[in-house]
Amino acid sequence: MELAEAKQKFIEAWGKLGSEWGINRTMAQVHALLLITPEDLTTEEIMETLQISRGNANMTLRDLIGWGLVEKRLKPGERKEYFYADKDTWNIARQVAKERRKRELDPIIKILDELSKVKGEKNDPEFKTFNKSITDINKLAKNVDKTLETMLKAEESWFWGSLLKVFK
Amino acid sequence: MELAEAKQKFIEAWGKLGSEWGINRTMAQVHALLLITPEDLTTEEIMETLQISRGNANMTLRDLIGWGLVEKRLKPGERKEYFYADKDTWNIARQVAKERRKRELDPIIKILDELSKVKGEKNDPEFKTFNKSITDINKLAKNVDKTLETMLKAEESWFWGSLLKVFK
DNA sequence: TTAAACTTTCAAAATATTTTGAAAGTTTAT
DNA sequence: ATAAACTTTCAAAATATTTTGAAAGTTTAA
Repeated sequence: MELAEAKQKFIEAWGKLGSEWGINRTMAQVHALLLITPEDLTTEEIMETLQISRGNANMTLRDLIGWGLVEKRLKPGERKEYFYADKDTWNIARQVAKERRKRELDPIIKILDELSKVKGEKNDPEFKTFNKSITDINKLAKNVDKTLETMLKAEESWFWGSLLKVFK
Repeated sequence: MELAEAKQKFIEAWGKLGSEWGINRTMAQVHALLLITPEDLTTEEIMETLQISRGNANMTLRDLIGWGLVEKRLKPGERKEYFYADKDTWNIARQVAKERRKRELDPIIKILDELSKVKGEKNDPEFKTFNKSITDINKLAKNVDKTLETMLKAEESWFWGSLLKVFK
C-alpha cells in the first residue's frame, strides 16, 4: 500500500470510529489528519485535504482545541494561524478520558447520587428493583471514575505495566 | 422525590448518556425502563410508557436482544411476548464491552495492523510521523483489547479489587 | 380453513445533526 | 483612515438518523 493511500484509509477509519463513539466524524478526521502530519497545517490546507468548507474547518478546529487535542500556533511575521496536534498517544487518551469524564461521567454520577436518595416502601418490588439498579450502576460508575482518576495522573508505562501484570 | 419522578429522570438521563456514547437514545431508554422494572413487559406496555410507536419498540427490542441485554420471555398459555432485562450491572458492563469490542475495536485493530505494514523511506518525515502515530495507536488499542479480554473473563469483585488495589 | 392475536417490515415522514458559504468581524500594515 | 489578510458567525441547506404506522407476515386455536 502506498503512503498516500494509507493516510486516506487511516483518516477514514478514524472518522468512522469516532462517529461510533459519539464524536463528530469530521472532527475525528481533522484530528487524524493532524496526527499523521509532521508539520503544522493551516485552515486552508485542512479544507483542501479533507474537502470541507471554511466554516466547518473553523468550528471543528475550535472544538478540537476545546478538547485539548490541538493547539493553535503562530509563526513570526505571518498572519495565518497554524494548527498542530500532540502526537503522544497516551496524552491523547488521557485528554479524551479527562474531557469525557468531566462532560459525561461526572453529571451522570451527580444524578445517580440524587436518585440513590429516593425513599420508598422496603417491600415494594417496584422500589426494590429501582433502588438496586440505581445503586449498582452508581457503584460501577464510581469505580470507573476512580480508575480514570488514576489513569489521568499516571505514566503510561506504569499504568499498563500494573494493569497487565495483575491481569496476566 | 417521588419514585415515579425518579424513574422518569433515570430513563431520561440514561437515554442522554447513551446518545453521547453512540447508542440510540430510544434504545438506551427502553433498556433503562426494563432495568428498573421488576416484571417482564410487553411491547404494548413499553410503547405506552415511553410513548413510542410499535415499529420503533419492535426494532429497539430486537437490537437490545442482539446486544445480549434483553431476553424474550414467553408465558405458558399466552401469545404475547414479554421482555426482561438482566439487572446485574457487571453482566451489563461486560456485555456492552464484549459487543463494542467485537463491533468496533477488533475492526480498527485489523486496519491498524494493515497500516503498520506500510513501508516507506526511513528519513521521510511524512512517513516517520505516520508510522509512529499508527504504531502507537495500535499498541494502545491492543492494551485496551487485552484488558477487556481479562474483564470479560473476570468476576466483578476480583476485577475491581485488583484494579483498585494497584491504583490506590 | 379461517380468523384472531400477535410480530415484523420498510417506505415515507419527522427530527436531529452536520455542513455550507457569504457576510460580518478582527487584526495588522501602510 | 483604508485596505488587505485573515477568522468567526450563523441562517439556511444538505445530510444522516430515527421514528412512524399501516400493510404484510406469522402463529395459534377452533
